[in-house]
Formats: sequence, C-alpha cells, structure tokens
Amino acid sequence: MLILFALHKEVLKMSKRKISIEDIARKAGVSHSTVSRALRDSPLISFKVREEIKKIAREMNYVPNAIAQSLLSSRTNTIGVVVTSIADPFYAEVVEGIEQIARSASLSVLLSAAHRDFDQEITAIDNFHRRRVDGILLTDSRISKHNIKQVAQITVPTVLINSQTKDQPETLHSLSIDDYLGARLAVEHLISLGHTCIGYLGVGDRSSSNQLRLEGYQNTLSESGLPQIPDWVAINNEDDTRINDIDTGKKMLPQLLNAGVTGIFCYNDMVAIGALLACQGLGISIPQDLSLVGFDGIALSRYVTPSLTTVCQPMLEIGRYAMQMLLDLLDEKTIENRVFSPFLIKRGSSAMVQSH
Amino acid sequence: MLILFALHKEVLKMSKRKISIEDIARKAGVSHSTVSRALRDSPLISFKVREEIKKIAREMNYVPNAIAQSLLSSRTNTIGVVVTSIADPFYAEVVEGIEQIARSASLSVLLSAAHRDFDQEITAIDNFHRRRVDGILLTDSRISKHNIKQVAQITVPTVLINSQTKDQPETLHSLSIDDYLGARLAVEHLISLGHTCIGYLGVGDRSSSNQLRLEGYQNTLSESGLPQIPDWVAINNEDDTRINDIDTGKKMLPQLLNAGVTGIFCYNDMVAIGALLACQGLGISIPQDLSLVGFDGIALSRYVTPSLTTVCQPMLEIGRYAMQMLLDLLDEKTIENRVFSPFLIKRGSSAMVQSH
DNA sequence: ATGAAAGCGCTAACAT
DNA sequence: ATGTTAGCGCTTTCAT
Repeated sequence: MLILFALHKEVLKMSKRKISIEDIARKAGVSHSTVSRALRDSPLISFKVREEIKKIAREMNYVPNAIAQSLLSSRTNTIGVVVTSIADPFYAEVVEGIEQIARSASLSVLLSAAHRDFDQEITAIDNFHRRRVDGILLTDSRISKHNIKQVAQITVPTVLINSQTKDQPETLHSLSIDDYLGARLAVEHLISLGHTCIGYLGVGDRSSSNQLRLEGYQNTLSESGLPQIPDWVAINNEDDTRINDIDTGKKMLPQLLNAGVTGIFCYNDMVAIGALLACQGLGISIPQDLSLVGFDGIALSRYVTPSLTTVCQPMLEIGRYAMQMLLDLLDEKTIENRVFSPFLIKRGSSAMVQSH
Repeated sequence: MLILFALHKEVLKMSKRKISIEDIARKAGVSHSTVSRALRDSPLISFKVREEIKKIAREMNYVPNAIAQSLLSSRTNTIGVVVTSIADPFYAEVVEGIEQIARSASLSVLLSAAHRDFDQEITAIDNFHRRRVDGILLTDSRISKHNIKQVAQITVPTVLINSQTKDQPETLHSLSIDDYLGARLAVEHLISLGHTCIGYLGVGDRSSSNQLRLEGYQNTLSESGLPQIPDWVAINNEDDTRINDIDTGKKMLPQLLNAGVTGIFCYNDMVAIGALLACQGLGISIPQDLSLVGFDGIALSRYVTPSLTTVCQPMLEIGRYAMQMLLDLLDEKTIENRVFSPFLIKRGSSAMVQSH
C-alpha cells in the first residue's frame, strides 16, 4: 500500500513535467530532431518512421510546447486587447467580433480591462509587450491624450478602436465611428419630427467622442436655423468619476426637462436609458412628452420600453474589421485607417412633437 | 535625405529585434548574467553597478522577454478562460470578476468562446495546454457530458463554473449555483402570490441546469399540493439550435398561455424577456394578466418594463471566487467545491394572481 | 562581486 | 533519411 502510494505520488510528480520531443525520441530510438521533423510532416522522414513517431507521441499524450516554439520563431500567435470593461455591452460585442477573426487566423486573445484609466492602460500594454504579443487592439484608448514617451514605446502593430490619434502613424492605426455624422443623424431625425427645442445629454469623461457628437448636434441645429440655448446642453462633470452612464442619464435629465426641451440626443444608449428611467419616475411619457435618441445600438436598446431610437454602430463588424486590419499589419500589408458610418434605427422612443 | 531615409529604415529594422540582456551587457561592459542579476535586484551586485545597469536598460527601452522566462520557469502566469460567448451578459460579468482577481495576482487572461459546442471547447482547452497556461476556468462546460479520454488529458488545475462533474476530482474542481434552490425560490414566490397554475419555460440545450430547475419547480409544486399539467412545462427543442434565449421565450410563451397558466418561472432572464416581449405583442399585461420570474439577475432585467422579478446569481462574485479557487490550486492548497445560493429579487413582473 | 556554462523545449542549418 | 549542433533569451548553478 505504501509502495502504491509512493508510486502514485511519483506519477503525479512526473506528470508535472510535460513530456517533450526528447522523451519521444528516446522511446522511438531516434534523435529529437527526427521527432520534430516527423511531427511537422517533413517529407525528409520516411513515411513509416513518421507514422511510428506520431503514434508514440499520441500514446504519450504529447502536447507541443508553444512557449519554446515562440522563443525560436519570435511569434507568439497572440494578440492583446484592452477594453474599458469586459462587462460593457458595447465592447463585449466588439470583442466577440475580434475573437471570431482572431480564432479563424489561429491567434489567441489576451484580454485586459483598463477602465478608462491611463495608468491601467499603460500597464496592460507593457504587460503585452513583455509577453511579446504579435499585435495590440486598444479600445477607447487614453494614450492619444498623453502623447508622452510611453506611447513611443509601442513597438508592436497596434490598432486603435474609437480613439483617433495623429501621433505615430507608422505603428498606430485606427478605426473609428463617425461621431459627428452620428450626431447629425440623430438631430436631423428629431428635427424631421418637428422638434425645435432639442437638447444634448453628454458625458464628461470621453472628451473626444463627446466633443464630436456635441459639434454635430450644434452644427445641425445651426444649419436648420434652430435656436441653441446653453441650458439645453447638459454634460456630466468629468470629476464625477466612476458614476455609470445610466446614472448620468438619470441625474442630468431633470435639468434638461426644466429647460424646456422636447427632444434629447443622448451620448449613448446607456445614458438614454438612464433618462428613460428618470422619466418613468417623473411620470413623463416617452415619446408623447419627450423624444429620446440614443447612440450605439446595444442589445438592451431594443428591449427597454419604449424601445430606443438610436444611432447604431456595427459593433461586431467593427471588432472583426479591426482584427482584420491587425492581421494585414502582421502580413506587412499597408492598411488605411477607416471611419465607419453609423446609421439611424427608428424605434419607439421618438415621435412627432406634440403641439400644445 | 536618402541617407536619412536609409537610416530611418535601418532603425525600424533594428527595432524589430527587441533588445536583450546581452545588448545591455555589451554596453555596460559586463556579462549577461550580471545584467540579469542586477535587473532582478540581486544583492550580489554592487549598488553602483546595479543602478548603472538599470539606467542603461531604461535608456535602451529594454522590455524583458516573458517567453524566455516562462520556458525556464515553466510558469506562464497566464490562465485560460472558456466562455460560451463573450457577448453573453451573464458571462461577461463573470469574466469581469475573474479578470479582477487575476490581475491582482499578476496573471493574464486568455479568453476563448466555445458557443456551447463540445469540439470548440476541446480545441480551446488543447490550445491552452500548448500554451502552457497555469490554470483553466471553464464555464458551462460540455466536457462533463462526454467523459471520454480528452477529459483525462486535462492536466492543468481547472475550475468548472456552473457545470458540475463527478469525474477527475483531483484536477477538476467546480463552483456552481444551486439551480434547484433557485427554482424553489422562484416557484415559492409565485405560490405566495396566490398562483396555482404555474408554468415552466425551459431550454433544451443546457440539460443539467435545466433539469435541476425543472425538478425544483416540480417538487415545489408537489409539496404545496398544487396541480401539475404536462402542458404547463414548455422546453425548447434541443435541435432548434442557435436560436437565442430571447427567441425561445417569444416562441414558447403562447402555448403556455393557452394552457392557462397565470405565472411562469423562466429558465433565465433572457427567456423571460422574450416572454415579456411576446406578451407586449399579444396585448397581455404583465403582471396583471401574467406573472413572470426570471433567473440570473443580469443588468438588463432591471431595465425592461416592467422590471423583472428574478432569481439572482452573484455573477461578479462567482467569477472572483472561481479565480480565487484557481489561485489556491496553483498554491497547492486544498480547496473544496462550492455551491453558491441564489436569492430572489422581487420586482415589477410578478404580482398577486387576479381573481376573475 | 562577477563570469562561464548549462539548460528550459524547440527548429533549422549543417553534417553525414 | 537521419543525427549533431547551435541558438532563441533568460535564470541559475558553479567557479573564481
């Protein structure tokens, strides 16, 4: 019994150290390079020996060591992805698209969350570098704002999703949605429904995209000769950090309502849903008393009541395309930055303005 | 100009091959092992030399090669996670929890989607093995159903999330939610509201959890002396593959309604929301005409109208706990499988049964 | 306090 | 057709 136990222990310990091509070589009575060649189907090895070696490998449960292969080839077949938060419905969908293409190209995905924090993002990127990922995908990146030395250290092919930058065009490529156009689509839609008092409910912690959507909103109003009142624009304070978008919508809605708007373009769907919930609490009917337009087109926007009219981003496609750009980069093809056009989906949260 | 360009090219080419400790050693006029020791703060190296080497390393933008370190230490500081789908709101939240703990332990996360497909799951696991991950986290695993040889090849510490198995207790650990209890909570809630005609709307492609929830439903009814009619149980055909849960709910609701139920316990929130949407289409008022109870407690369940009464799983905590189990396993601590208890959250989709 | 050398598991050039 | 050797970048004895 004691012996059995010791044996068992020994087996366990053995299994710790995975078997290598040398183990196979010893068993097959050949050299380790013959094994290597056989397993890689080299025509140099005779069919008979090749099959024999493969059989032994199978019997021994051989699993090739990708680490050793990487050290030699200096390719890890791994890409790093940084998102703001994994549970963010928008980026979850984007990552789904990324993973689809990555997998079809036999690349694995290392995922990190940076929570819109510059330091966390840098830490994640640095970690990717140490691990020698073949490429990096950055969403909502903060690095463009801090164009300091760290950015210069990004030496791996990198694609930025929804965060443009003018720096480092050689290594830093980008794919983004046309925020300005999206805002125009939203506001034009509200105008076409007869609204003349139109508000914008924005966020303070995503300055670039928020700024573009705000400009789209303002310019569309200007061109239509519609009035613009400062009180019709409500942007959550950047310092009010870690407040989520739903709460932003809830919090900012009342002041917009007090300012007398009949339609609101919201920074994104979560903000719009926050506004929607606030209205439910206040007894305001959507869309009779107020029209709401969101941005993104996350699944949730379809399932709230009323369903949300929103400017859609093709999330899955954005992820797939970004990954494809990275693949092209790895193949040393020249690629061009791309701007996706969002499109409006009319649903229940917007309607003709009520005359009163 | 031409020279500058050529130089630029050269620099680019150089930067391809990352600098190594040998490069630093050459520049510092010491051996590569001295550099290695200095960078790892070995007390053997004099303070002065140590600082000098670190300075040079910094100037040269040295980034240690984790691949080489892994080959030597046979530790990759990486774990593999398999989910059904990255965009699944339930597992997105679980993975968020996993990543939090993984990061605090300086582990990176490789993420793969298996879409409830056995082969895809095996492929992902095999890939993790080649990459020599330190541990694996499997959600909704199919391997327990196919207890074939592949399962035996799982040699890395592994924790199963929401998919129990009796095989391989040495390597395969698990953490799950008490499906049976959850079902009881849901049905008891409906009973407490006076419902006597209670249905179950289940899914066909997750046999284990679906079975447990069904049993909880049946036993609770039995114990309360309430009637059970076969037509009150609707389970979507397993063959009806790739149909999502929302559509399952939409599709199956009418037949349950025809069978005369006044309350329905749904397999999960997505199914319940599908049922909810179907009711909106049919002019059925929730909760006046019909009470609905979901399962999971995803964010979405709070934002639909009416908000969903549901049996909550502590998703974030499940992810965090599973990762902690894995960490303990890596530390060679003995761990015990754990079953989490779900809890009911009463919201707007359930109400006292209407007398008529 | 520092250098030389071995070795982690693999591939590939170079023999034979 | 197969074996020998070197080397990917690093850590770690073992010398000195």
